[in-house]
Amino acid sequence: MTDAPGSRRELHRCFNCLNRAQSAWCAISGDDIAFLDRHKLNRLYSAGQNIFFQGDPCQGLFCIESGTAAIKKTDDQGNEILLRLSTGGDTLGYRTYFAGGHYGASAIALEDCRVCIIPKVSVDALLSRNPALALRFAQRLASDLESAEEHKLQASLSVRVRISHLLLALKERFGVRAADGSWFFTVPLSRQDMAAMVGTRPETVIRTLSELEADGLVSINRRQITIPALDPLIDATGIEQP
Amino acid sequence: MTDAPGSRRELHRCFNCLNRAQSAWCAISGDDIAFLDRHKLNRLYSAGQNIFFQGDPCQGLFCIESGTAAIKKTDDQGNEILLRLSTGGDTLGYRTYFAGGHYGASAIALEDCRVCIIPKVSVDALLSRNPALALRFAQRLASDLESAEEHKLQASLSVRVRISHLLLALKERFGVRAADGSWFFTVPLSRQDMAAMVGTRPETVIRTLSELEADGLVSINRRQITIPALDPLIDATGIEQP
DNA sequence: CGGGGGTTTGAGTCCGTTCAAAATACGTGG
DNA sequence: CCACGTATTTTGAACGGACTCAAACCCCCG
Repeated sequence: MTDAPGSRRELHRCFNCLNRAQSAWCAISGDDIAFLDRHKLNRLYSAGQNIFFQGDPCQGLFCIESGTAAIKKTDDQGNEILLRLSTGGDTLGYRTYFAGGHYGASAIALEDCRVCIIPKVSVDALLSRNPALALRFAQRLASDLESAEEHKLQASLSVRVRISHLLLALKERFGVRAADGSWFFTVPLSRQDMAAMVGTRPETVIRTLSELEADGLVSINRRQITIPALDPLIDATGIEQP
Repeated sequence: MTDAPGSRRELHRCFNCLNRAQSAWCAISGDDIAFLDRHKLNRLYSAGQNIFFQGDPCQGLFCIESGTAAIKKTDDQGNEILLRLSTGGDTLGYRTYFAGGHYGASAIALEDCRVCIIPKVSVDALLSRNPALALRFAQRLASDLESAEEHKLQASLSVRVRISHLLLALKERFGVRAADGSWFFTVPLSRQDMAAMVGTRPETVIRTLSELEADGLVSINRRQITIPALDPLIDATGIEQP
């Protein structure tokens, strides 16, 4: 049952997981980490695969070790929105775990993703023996709710402002800062995805993006984005003059 | 320190609170209810008064005993949205309690409201000695997040659909069903408030409302609303034919 | 090299906004 | 109880941003 150091399984031990410090799990004890290790599954999802499906019953929690996933929600008329992106260290599925019922959205791997799956019963066990964990997830849920409500307020703003916001948010997650202060990143998103993130259509995303490019705020090539300077783009998210 | 039965203070004891069964507090023990009773404050807010302000630091939790309050969020450009209505039995302020920081929205009494205020430190104490309570609030937060995400999907629908949804939701909360199957209610909301709930302008609300009235789906007189039959209105929230 | 999906551009239309004015309800003081 | 002033509600007309539909373009991959 013990793995040789450096073996494949050894690499995917929660204890070694670099993401643990910033995840919701940072507070649990050594014993519980061992428990987690015994009961979790580790899976690889290739780009395009579903990690879970909207409408499925809750299977447990999903902890992303590496890769990027999109959380997408669809209604019966076929409208689709992209609620958020999840990357390494993010835990998925806890909303449904706590509220009960079925997943309200699907998780889809945008790149190859390595994911740990923690079965529902194991989460139950961890939670009952570790009250601080519930508090930790309550904080997480509260902060998700905060950004959801923040997002609602932005819905009334113009597409240009919303896309500027999006670019700055993507920069936070994927961007690298060059020596001259400019930012560069590659997004794992199609135009359709970006449209679903800001609540508009792909055509409008394109038009707005090239408009921003024409104004010199960003430079765009396929999925590669450069922001030469932050301030002008931040200004674009502010007051719009008539 | 003991109050005569029937005294004013006696009437506002948590133990007697009719809302307790359906509130987040339903699970706590008798001792803890007594604790709650000793440490809570009971206040009356008249219509128009703020219960708390967006930007204020978290003072604790607010438990509405009677009356209706609006949770409103404003950005620095002056845009205002009405996130939700809270009525008797609802607890307010727990999002901020768990996430920390400052209130992300204001709570404003739309009618006279009687409210219990539970100071932060008392909530801390209750939570630490009662792990099930944290779980209870996690469920609440998860369910709030669910409806927030559900609401996001609706943002892309037409105003007519969104207002039809709103009317049906208001019916759930305020409506009374007549013998002939029709529903009647008075909303504590101005047109401005309704506009802020569906993310549009008062003028558009009015036009849509009178459009629905012309189609015989509802009948409206100031703040009094009659829904003669539910089904046609439910249909109006569904697929729109081109 | 030849599909095929994603991307880009174009033109027309419509829904909702904006600005403005009229009508109606409401509170206040005479 | 009525007159008045103010705020809210309602109606009107014009504008504009984003959507729709459609065609052209361009990568990527077989």
